[in-house]
Amino acid sequence: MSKPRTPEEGGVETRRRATINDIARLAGVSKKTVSRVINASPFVRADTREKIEAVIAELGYVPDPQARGLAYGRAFLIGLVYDNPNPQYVVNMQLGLLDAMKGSGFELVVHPCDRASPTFLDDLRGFVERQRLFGVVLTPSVSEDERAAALMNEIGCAYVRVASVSLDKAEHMIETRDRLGGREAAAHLADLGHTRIAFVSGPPTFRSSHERRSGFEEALEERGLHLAKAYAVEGAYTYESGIERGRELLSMAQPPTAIFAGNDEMAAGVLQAARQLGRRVPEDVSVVGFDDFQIASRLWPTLTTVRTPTREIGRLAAERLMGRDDTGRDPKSRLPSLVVRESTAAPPKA
Amino acid sequence: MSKPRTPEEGGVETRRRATINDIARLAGVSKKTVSRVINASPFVRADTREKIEAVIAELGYVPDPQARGLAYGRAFLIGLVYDNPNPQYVVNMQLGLLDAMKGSGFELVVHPCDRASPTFLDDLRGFVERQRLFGVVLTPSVSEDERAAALMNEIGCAYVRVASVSLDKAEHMIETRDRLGGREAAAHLADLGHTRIAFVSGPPTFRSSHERRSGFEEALEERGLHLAKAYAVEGAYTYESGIERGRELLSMAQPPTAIFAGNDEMAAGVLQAARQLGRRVPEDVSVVGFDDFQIASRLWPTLTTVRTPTREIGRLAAERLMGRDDTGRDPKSRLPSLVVRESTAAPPKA
DNA sequence: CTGAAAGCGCTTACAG
DNA sequence: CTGAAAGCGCTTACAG
Repeated sequence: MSKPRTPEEGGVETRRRATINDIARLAGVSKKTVSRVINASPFVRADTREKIEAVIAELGYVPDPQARGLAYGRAFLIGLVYDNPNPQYVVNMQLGLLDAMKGSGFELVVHPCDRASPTFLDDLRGFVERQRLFGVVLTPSVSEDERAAALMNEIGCAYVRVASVSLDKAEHMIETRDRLGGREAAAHLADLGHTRIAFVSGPPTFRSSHERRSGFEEALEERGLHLAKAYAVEGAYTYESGIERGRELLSMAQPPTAIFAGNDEMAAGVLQAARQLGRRVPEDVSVVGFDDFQIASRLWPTLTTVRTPTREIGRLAAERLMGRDDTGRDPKSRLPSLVVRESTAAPPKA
Repeated sequence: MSKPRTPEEGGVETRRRATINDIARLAGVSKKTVSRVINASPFVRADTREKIEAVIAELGYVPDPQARGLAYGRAFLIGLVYDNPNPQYVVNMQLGLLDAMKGSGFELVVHPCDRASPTFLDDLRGFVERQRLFGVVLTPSVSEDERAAALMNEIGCAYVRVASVSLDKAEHMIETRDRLGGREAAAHLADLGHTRIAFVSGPPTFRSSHERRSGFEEALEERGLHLAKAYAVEGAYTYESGIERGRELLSMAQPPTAIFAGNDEMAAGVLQAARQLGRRVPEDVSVVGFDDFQIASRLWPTLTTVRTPTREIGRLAAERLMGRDDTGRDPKSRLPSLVVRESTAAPPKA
């Protein structure tokens, strides 16, 4: 353990960190006025403000978040609550949140959790209350848990829910609109000429499973196509379930010529199943995924998939929490979009 | 934004959170004595302690980390500083740190960074100083940057460096001993009967590149084998570099019958190169990776690789920082170990 | 638009 | 072993 060095033994850089009192004294004002400047209060005369800002810049003063938090009754910390098992999702979300928090004085604390745990809600409450978090970002599938949202309301903690569809007041929601991604997948496969099209859904406990499917089905119908009952099967968003369902679909008497998997993991499983059954992708069967995580471009063939802009979504979520305006941003950047790679082609000639 | 509810409008659960003063009053002692109990000071009579602990338990009192931090001069936050681009590594490390921090009152704040950025050191200093972090965990490759360690020493912040080999005083080091993993890979390939064995290293700027290689080479030599100059090539720990180097190695007049890639990403690239050149794995060529990240079991064939116990390493790092004893734990659990899957077999009959 | 007072909930010396 | 005082660096009412 590194022993903090005392001023006496210190190196060159031992000058005590400036406090609000130093700034007030040097600027010839009260600390309350300095506080107003820090907190961007409009009730400060322009010249007073400038003088104070000059001193702040000169001393490189940064208010102590610890002290600020204590007086303010709330820490300058934003919590990320997640249970998504995909590391790529988690890291992208963190990066997006940090993008927005950069230079804001806020810091990001992380809280992985398990909704199935009996202590799930108590742990969450402890996390938020103990640190008096400024706010939390809930991501799927925790974001879809009404108990978690109710808890945030009960303890008066600001929160934003990231989910595929609206589940709460607009101010609490960032919608990823997975339905649109499902539509894009359908359009792509229909355009290629497929008619025998299958869908492997995620588990029914995830909203995204439904959204991705209904967007897909809806867009097929609009093109005069139909998702046959036998071709709509239920997976679990896992690689293994992709193998299983893929094997079943491809072993049918009349197998589909295209399979839309609810996420990349399952798509990877479907590719594996095709390989095991000696089917070529995309010559015999086309495969589309959802997410565009790293695996998509590592697979063979590389995977056509629907990209979800997770980092951008994270940025929006943090801005919302910090009360920053998040309008005026290109709304397209936060929508799912199709990435065409090698795993899709026209259906085989019958 | 959720408006914090005031006591007046509150629900059932609005009782004010207990403070140290409440505990002191109810236990009939001074708050200083309560403070001693909170901080596990030995200078409290057993019966006094018990009485106080009873009151604490009854009110569900949790000391405010914010206030504690302000008085203590240091926040109860541990920072994770990383630049490893692999999400699986980052998430596993976070989980390990949190395993150890659970129930400790500490919280984890994350700081991704870029060593090549001109503001790298200033950003890091800002991160640590602004929040007065209790301590930080540095992971590769930041952990190998002497400037970062020097900065921590200068500002008196406790730190632990996770690296493949010792680079600092023992108290600051958690060694992952990648060299041993290299040895295991060599032993496995030698046992299978390979003699024409190649190695694709990571970039020379990573210590792990050297450690993995020298362990590998050393164990080969011990078995009377030799890593030929032409078979030792330099990659960049990326999928693309794995494809390139794999293609080159397999296009040689006398290609190797086994390739040890410095990490799973590059191994995935080597598999891809083999496929492109029409070589079967493992019939024509065996491939071994390093890390055992998720991709290893998703590849086809599934990848024989060296598992690194990242989560366990994270746990150790956090315990070290919090001043907890980390001996008495099975030391084997923190060592790299070989996982044999489908990508390795005996060399083809000449 | 600005300030003096009180307080946020703890801990660190300093006494005893 | 225990406590009264002072202070950590800010902000919230409350005045003016």
